[in-house]
Amino acid sequence: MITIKDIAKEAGVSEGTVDRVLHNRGGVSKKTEAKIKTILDNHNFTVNPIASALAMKNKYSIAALIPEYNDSDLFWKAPYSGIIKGTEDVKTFGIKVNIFTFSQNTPNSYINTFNDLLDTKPSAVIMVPNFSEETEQIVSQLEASDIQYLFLNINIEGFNNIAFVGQDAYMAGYIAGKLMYLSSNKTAEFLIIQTRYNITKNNAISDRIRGFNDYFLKNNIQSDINTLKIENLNDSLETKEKINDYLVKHPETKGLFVPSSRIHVVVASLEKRDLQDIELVGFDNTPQNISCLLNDSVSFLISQKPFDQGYESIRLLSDYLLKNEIQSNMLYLPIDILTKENVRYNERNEFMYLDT
Amino acid sequence: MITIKDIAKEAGVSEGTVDRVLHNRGGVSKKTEAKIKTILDNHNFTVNPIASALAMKNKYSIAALIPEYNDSDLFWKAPYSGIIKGTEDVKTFGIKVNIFTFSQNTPNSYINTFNDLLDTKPSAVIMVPNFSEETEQIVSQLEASDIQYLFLNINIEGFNNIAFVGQDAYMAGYIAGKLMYLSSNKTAEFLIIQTRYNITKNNAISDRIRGFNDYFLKNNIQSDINTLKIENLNDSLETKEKINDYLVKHPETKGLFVPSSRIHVVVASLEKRDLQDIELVGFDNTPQNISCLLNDSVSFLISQKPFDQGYESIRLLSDYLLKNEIQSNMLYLPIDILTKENVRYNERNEFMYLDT
DNA sequence: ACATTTTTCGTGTGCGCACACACAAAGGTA
DNA sequence: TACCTTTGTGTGTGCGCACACGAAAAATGT
Repeated sequence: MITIKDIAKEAGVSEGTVDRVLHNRGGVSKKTEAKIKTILDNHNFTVNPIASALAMKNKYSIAALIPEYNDSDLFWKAPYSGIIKGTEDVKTFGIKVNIFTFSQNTPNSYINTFNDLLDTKPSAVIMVPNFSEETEQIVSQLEASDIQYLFLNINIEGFNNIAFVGQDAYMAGYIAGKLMYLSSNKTAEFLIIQTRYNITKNNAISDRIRGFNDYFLKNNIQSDINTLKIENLNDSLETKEKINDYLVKHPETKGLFVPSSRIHVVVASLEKRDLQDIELVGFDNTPQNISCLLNDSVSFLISQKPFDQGYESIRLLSDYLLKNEIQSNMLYLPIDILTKENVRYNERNEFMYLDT
Repeated sequence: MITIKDIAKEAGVSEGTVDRVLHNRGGVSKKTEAKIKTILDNHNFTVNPIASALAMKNKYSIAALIPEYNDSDLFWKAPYSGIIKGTEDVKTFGIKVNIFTFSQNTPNSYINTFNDLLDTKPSAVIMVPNFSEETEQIVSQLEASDIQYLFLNINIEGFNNIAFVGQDAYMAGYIAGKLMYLSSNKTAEFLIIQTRYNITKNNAISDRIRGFNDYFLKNNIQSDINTLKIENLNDSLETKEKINDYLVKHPETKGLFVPSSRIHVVVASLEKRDLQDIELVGFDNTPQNISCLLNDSVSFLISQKPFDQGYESIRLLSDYLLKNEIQSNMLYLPIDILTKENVRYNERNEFMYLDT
């Protein structure tokens, strides 16, 4: 590993001078500055973040504002785990991470939790902009405090977030269309199951639906796709009734597309016979969904790689804090196709950091 | 933050003694040890990992022995890149990495390169056991020098390698079978294209073929699968002739399965008409193969995540050297299903570290 | 020419820990 | 008693960097 001392020796100056150009402290003549800079990037020099952290005595902290998870909705456990792993990786660089979770359904919780977060005066923030109006409030406070922020999983336009880490929802839906088409024997009579929650709050869902439909449009495939709106997927009675009603009226339906992470709820409300005849494609590798994959109820799941989202967010923000650079401001993670057969190899990290 | 010095002062001993009980180095009287220990957990003391990392600055080195890549076979560029990225991550812990590449077809190169490697006296080795007999030689030398080694990408039984990082080839083939079945409209008249090289040297290939066939067996799908052996896939004349010969005799063939990374060669030797009518499924996200995906010649590729293989190998060995523990001795990476649509999101890392 | 300001640069110290080394006291052997 | 071994403990150095301090060199003023 090449050190400041090495650079200084090669440039024929002292370590202090190299330090000055490294941190743009000024007070260095043009000539020597230029000389040092070329040597610096000849060697591709980066400061040793460990030594740096030690000398600076822990300057940075990252705060994360994400939805909480519970037994019935485990999706957010994975980003949480990813953040924990990232935290492990960067704590030797003197970067502390604090995670704040809010209730996914109550805007107030979002705001209140954020206020707690702000009290800790973080150097940068990872946040899931779950509610658009409240996000505007939050962002304006962040910008007033000159704190950089990154959007995780959900992307909303019109903000100065330093980056977005997540998935291309449109393309993920498009691929879902392809998988549906293939697994249903290249027929095209499908049903999309949407919930009220999806409709209003989360435009990733509508992007997925758009992508799904576009697959058939762009490939000139004659299709017959309907949408069924269900108020509350957690209301199993309503869900069961509406879906089965529909299926009785449309017995030729070959596939169900559930553009949210709650396909396991749909599975639970389907008749056995329908489960066999109809192909299901959905999103997200939550434990419940994975069981549905494994017992052949669901044909394909598309994973957003939520663990990686958490992990990469931390790494990205750390790089920003330490080196003042961002590798990418739109970090689209892979669109992961899960089947019964490969799913177990994708679970390695997801839940390993939170066994308690 | 409470430091070792503080503890020492409170216990009325020197920092060295505190250090001894912290690391169970022994040579401390029962009495003072007990005293220090209570003070330690009265204050809930944990060592500052930053200072610790800096002070340890182990002078470990990892050597990697992997096949070289060239313009016609770029597969090994990705593990190389992954290793480079891993190197970046661990260099601050005082771990150096040296990469040695050998010619994939000449056992002598394997041995000779290894000897160069051994001269650098590495603390641990990442190797691709490309030739079984020669691997025995190499391994015995490593064991004589008491150097731990890890197998990357290719797994051979019967050695004391500390771990294997790669893919479950059987299951990958099994999934290839599924994808082939789905994309060919659930018919099952396929051809597997094998080369001499595959047959003798690399049992990952035969595992894939086994998995491919098993998909149809285990799911009770009537299938008609033949195998075509081609001496040298680089001989485009032979390849073209044999394949087209076969296809003329078996016009009902619905799919070609190429269990190696050289599906692009097969594509190049197919007639346009056949390319349209026949589904191709192959392995590995090399640039050539990806072009075939993008121009619709190939339906699916299964990626071994070669970049991650390199990266994870470094991380795994580093953990071993630093903490003397291994998280897993069989690290099966995800079986990545690539399509025209999602491939671009999977390329982020693959070739970014070697633009030169 | 000299004094004074400004620019440019080198030196020294400490961050908290790991680890090699030195060294004293206590115990054992002939 | 003289000598050696064992046990227990303190000291010193370096990891690579950030940053304060001070000093030399150059520029400016009189």
